[in-house]
Amino acid sequence: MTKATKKKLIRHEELAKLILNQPFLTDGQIATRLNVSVPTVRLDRLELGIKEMRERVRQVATMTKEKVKAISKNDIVGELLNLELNKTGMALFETTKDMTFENSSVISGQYLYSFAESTALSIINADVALVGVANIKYKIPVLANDNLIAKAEVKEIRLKNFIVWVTIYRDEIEVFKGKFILVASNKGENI
Amino acid sequence: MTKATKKKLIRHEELAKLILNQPFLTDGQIATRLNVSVPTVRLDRLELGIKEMRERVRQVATMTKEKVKAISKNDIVGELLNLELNKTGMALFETTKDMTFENSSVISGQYLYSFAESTALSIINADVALVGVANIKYKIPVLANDNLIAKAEVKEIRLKNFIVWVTIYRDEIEVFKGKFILVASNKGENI
DNA sequence: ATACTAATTATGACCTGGTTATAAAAATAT
DNA sequence: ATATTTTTATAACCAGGTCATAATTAGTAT
Repeated sequence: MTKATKKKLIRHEELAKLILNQPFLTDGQIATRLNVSVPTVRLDRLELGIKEMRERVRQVATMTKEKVKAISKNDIVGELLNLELNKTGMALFETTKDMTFENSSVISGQYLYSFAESTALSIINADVALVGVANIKYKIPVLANDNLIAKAEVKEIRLKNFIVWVTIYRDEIEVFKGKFILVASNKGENI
Repeated sequence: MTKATKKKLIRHEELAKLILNQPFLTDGQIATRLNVSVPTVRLDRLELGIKEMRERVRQVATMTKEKVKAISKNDIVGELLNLELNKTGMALFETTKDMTFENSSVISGQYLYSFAESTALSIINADVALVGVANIKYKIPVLANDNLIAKAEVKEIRLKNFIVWVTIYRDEIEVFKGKFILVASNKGENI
């Protein structure tokens, strides 16, 4: 590989990183930061398939708009597998860096709890209200980008009363276990 | 008020609503939707202080970017009041419609849990890990726009072990109660 | 040193989605 | 019928691009 080509490749990397961190820079701003001319930046963008600034702004605007909805809905049951209504169910969930404590890669407990709770609720078809939880154990810290599987099992049904156990696994290893007490409820009815 | 002015005011309202729902429309698109010329749309925007489309896209992009961070950080301890380290603490939190179950105004349990958990963690200064939770009771359904107060109290300290009780109130009424078991942990150390 | 090649820079025509200013046309009020 | 708004039209200009076509510079091989 020639020296010039190497220089170009390095610049391409810098360009990609720069735009990843600051997506809203114009070609002019990029040019001064990389100490090259504007046409060079355009050529580089073309070669790397990077869209113009206005398009990038647009993308961020529409993407994060959806993301806000998704996150605030806390749609934590990724995929429901193998559902046997009122008996058992399984769900998948992948952790992300957003869910970690600051300065650490350990996932905050609330995400595991939320995953377990929503899995527990989803195997009961009826309108149910959550009235109690007991015996939650966080056995092993979960990290970002872990793939989790929740297994929920209905242990008891008594009239309007459901006892559901949920266990969360990472690679066959138990990382969380909790018991949820649900009560069938007509909409709006107080418990 | 003249007839023309009334027509204009109505159009202004329509314009404002249109842009609120679809912020990325160009003046041309707006013009056809409102059945007026492009210059009229520009004048209207000027009078209403509405920025051009590209600026609006930019705003949404930067705003929601921050919002995603805020939400995903799950900054659920709104305000910490009255903190006595390792003894007691109080926190405020207001529920929003985003947190309700579908087709209902009842807040999903995970938000109460998260509020309680983060309050429990914040009154312990040290690096702590959550290892267990017990006896959670959801006593009364919480609705959107309720103002909640969490009171956390350390009940026991044993070497590296903390037992924290958290009660959440809405208007002096208990709506949630839970016991958290925390363990002091050096960063990254397994439990 | 010379010629060759790849990379960089320059240049100009054109595009979208605007701003700003000015004037003409249409509608409305008196 | 005249005066006043409101709406349109028009033209000059701007940012931040695309696209195509050179000219220049740098690096390499001989």
